[in-house]
Amino acid sequence: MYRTHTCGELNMEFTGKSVILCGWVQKSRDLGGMTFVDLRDRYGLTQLVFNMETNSGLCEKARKLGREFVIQAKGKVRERSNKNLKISTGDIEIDVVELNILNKSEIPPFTIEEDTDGGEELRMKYRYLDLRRTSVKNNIILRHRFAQEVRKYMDSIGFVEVETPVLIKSTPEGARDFVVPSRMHPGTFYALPQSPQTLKQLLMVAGFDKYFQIVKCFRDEDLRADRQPEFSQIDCEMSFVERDDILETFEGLAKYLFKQIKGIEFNEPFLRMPYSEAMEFYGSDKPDLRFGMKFKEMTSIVKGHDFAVFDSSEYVGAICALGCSEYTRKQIDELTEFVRKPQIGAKGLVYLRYNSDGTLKSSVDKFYSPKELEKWVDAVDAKTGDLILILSGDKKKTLTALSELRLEMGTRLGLRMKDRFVPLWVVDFPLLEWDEESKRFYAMHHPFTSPIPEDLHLMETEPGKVRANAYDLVINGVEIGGGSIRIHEADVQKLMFKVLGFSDEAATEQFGFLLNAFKFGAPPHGGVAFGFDRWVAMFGGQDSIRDFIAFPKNNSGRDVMLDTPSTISNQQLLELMIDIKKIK
RNA sequence: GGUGCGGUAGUUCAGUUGGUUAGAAUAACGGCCUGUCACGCCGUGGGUCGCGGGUUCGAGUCCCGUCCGCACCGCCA
Repeated sequence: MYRTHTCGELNMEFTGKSVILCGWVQKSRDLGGMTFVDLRDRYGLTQLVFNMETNSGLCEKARKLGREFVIQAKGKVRERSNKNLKISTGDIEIDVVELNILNKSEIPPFTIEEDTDGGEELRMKYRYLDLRRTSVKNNIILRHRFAQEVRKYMDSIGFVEVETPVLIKSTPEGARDFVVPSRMHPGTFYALPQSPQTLKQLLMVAGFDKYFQIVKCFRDEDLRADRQPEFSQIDCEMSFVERDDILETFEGLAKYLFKQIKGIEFNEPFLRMPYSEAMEFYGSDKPDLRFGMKFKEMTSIVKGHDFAVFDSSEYVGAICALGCSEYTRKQIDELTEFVRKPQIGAKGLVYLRYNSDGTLKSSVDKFYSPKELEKWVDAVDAKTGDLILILSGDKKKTLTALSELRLEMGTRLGLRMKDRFVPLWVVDFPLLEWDEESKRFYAMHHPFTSPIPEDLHLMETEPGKVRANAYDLVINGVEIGGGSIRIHEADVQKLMFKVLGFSDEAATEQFGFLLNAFKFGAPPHGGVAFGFDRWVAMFGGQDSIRDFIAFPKNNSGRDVMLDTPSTISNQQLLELMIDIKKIK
């Protein structure tokens, strides 16, 4: 028997007991007469003691242990004379009588401690060592627990988990596909699923009226801290449901997860907000509602006072930063610089201080009398001590910039607490999005999203105005998931393809399998997919999903540990009939 | 495809206006030490300053190119 206990479970109750522990040497402290060794495994840390007086041979052996050696220690649990309150096993130690080195270790390239000295790249290259660190290990365990709870809840409400294939068909809409060449059919390719969208709809046709799956998805697009080329979704679909059935079902899941994993109970239903409102008042389809700072449109109030910047603007919008009237020149300059960054793209920032003595001071005093400025104060409902920040210009761009400024102010004012969660359903998304470059409409969600019935009549006349029966779950400004009621009637689907500029032939070529299936009694259905990695990362209190994935890719899509993507042999290329030189 | 920041000891970083032998901390190694838990003290070794080119009497430092990393924009139905 290798071990009787783990390094995390022993306490005062075990004193006097003989135990065998296995693990890695975290650190040893050689005091001359005695040596302490911290032994680590997945469960915790236990101190081993070796004493020169009682067993000099064994103590000499312990002195020679290096970091990360794998050892087995037999000994007796005893109470420490000096206790360590920082660890759960800090009351006891093991008086070792036998020590076996199971494997040596080279000196690790970075210290395997909570505050590691290792940089990102090094940690990724030696990810198996990084995973020994408590924080990363706990993230992976959190992910496991999260998955278990999802399965438990979904099973309890009658959902069936079905695995869908990973080698499927490439589709032109949406993200770029990862493709896999077929050896048996040279010149043809499988694609990895961007999501099992069409397959889960086929499962609805098949009669699996409540389906879910925790599933890997693949998108060949550039990465971000919260975006990996392969990631996991909690993919769900239901039949015989309307939008509210879906929202209620998955609000149930969300509440269950909040309770089980974060210990937070939501007694009220989640907020719901139409897309149009989210854009108008927060400049984003995923507003962070942990704080207010709603936009106030100022266009009509500020125009006509010879201030050319505002007079020539399509839209002028303001936010009110509570208690910021004391912001220094330097702080306001920083904000101006912030909104002028190319990623944000505002030309400048107008401010109005509502000083605590009731006076007003703005950057445009030249153009506006105090009386005029008071109208601004009233418009945004500012109180003394507040700071009003105003951006102007093209409407769409200004709303986006104002959204960034709002988030920045929220961060500066400490209003975006990691331990507070405000979930929100954003509903009534537009069905279509006009693309200037290709001069055509694209489905904002995907081409199987159904329009809201009362907007159906606009499909051919004003497609841009049609709202989709689609919804996103947003928590703290992060898009956690989204879905829609799907089209299940052949004529609506035909209309959709027509608006998207798909010929009948192209539609059949790309989606024939689905359209065909819909001929055989497709039930009304809809669903949702949640970003599993993002949700776990949010519960883990972090923005980056990388430390919640055991073996993630780096910024440029490489796995630096496996050193891939990499070339393949000529033999493999030959079998696949791929000539790399031809293309360039 | 673009923007910003970065690349110096095993690791994390400092390195002034271009100027003597490139430093600190930590890790490693050796010695001392019987209650440590960031143990302490003494000592030792450790450098392709990412790579290539240029300017200069002289380049870690300035210029050009390039590679790599991180964050972001585009992109991500």
